[in-house]
Amino acid sequence: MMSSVTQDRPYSQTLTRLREAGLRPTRQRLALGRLLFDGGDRHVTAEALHEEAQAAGVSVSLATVYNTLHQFTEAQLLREVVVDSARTYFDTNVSDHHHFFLENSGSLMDIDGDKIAVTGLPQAPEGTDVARVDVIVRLHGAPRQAS
Amino acid sequence: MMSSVTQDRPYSQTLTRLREAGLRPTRQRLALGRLLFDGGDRHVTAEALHEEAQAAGVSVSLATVYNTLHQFTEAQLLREVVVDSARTYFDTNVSDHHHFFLENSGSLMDIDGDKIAVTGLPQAPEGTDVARVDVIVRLHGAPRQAS
DNA sequence: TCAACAACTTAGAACGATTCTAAAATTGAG
DNA sequence: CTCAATTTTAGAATCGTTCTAAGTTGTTGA
Ligand SMILES: [Mn+2]
Ligand SMILES: [Mn+2]
Ligand SMILES: [Zn+2]
Ligand SMILES: [Zn+2]
Repeated sequence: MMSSVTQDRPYSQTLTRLREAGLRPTRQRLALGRLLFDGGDRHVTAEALHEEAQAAGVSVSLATVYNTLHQFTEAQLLREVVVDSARTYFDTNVSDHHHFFLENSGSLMDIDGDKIAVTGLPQAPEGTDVARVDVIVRLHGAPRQAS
Repeated sequence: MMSSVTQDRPYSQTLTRLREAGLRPTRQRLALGRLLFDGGDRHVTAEALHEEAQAAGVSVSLATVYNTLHQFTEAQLLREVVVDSARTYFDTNVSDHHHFFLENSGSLMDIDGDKIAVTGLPQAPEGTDVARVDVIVRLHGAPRQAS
């Protein structure tokens, strides 16, 4: 059955992605790639990914985590999400989409790009191109409802 | 004529705003308030406002610029705009609106809140409130057009 | 008017995220 | 294997921002 290709070889998939991006499949990049891309879409900070790697027994420096996240971003395997001026989030979902941002916990949730429509946008100023439209829905924890 | 009230006394207006916010009208706050609120809407960084104050001959420390920007924000005289993880922008336009962000120059331009509509937003997750919806239109300088 | 106290300002240290440096380790070609 | 190019890394450096603690200023009420 075809599941052996789509599910059973995440390692090989990361290997392939790195090769296609022209990045040498080093131990560090393979490990970080697997943490990032095996399983569903993720939003991580460098610090969080570093801790996760440590916890998984992967020895990798914070500098390498930063280098790798930037290289993956250049290679379009990741994109950056700017929601908080204190930290940079990297997103494994590189398709067109938007975000809920829970300001309390600092967590991000995807909103499908084709669920949302932004209408009435004025024309971009003379001499500029629209590179991207970001919609960020900032959420606060709701007060506990009176039951 | 009534223009004497609405136009000729920006100093007094800032004075009044500070009083209403419960902030002592110190030399520094008055000067920064006038730089910020006299004239149209503005988007400033702490560093930029500090330089502007120096250039205007106002002696004020960077710490005070930061303190003042945060106090004005708490008092709803300003709001923060998150577009760049490297710096914090403060916005004198506190009405509901969105932004063009010119990534090349780091400059912001307002988009009226009632020009834009965001439709199809999924319901906020259980237990959360929508605090704000931000639309950021990221712009790049366009290639020089072939003439 | 002015003492007294709270509020405010400030220099400089501290902080935290990120980037840089330059030396050691690893990778892949041949 | 050998060797050059690439990658990793510890630790220093950077940069925006916040903190600390000491001096200054604004307000108030006798
Ligand atoms: Mn970056
Ligand atoms: Mn802040
Ligand atoms: Zn996302
Ligand atoms: Zn604005």
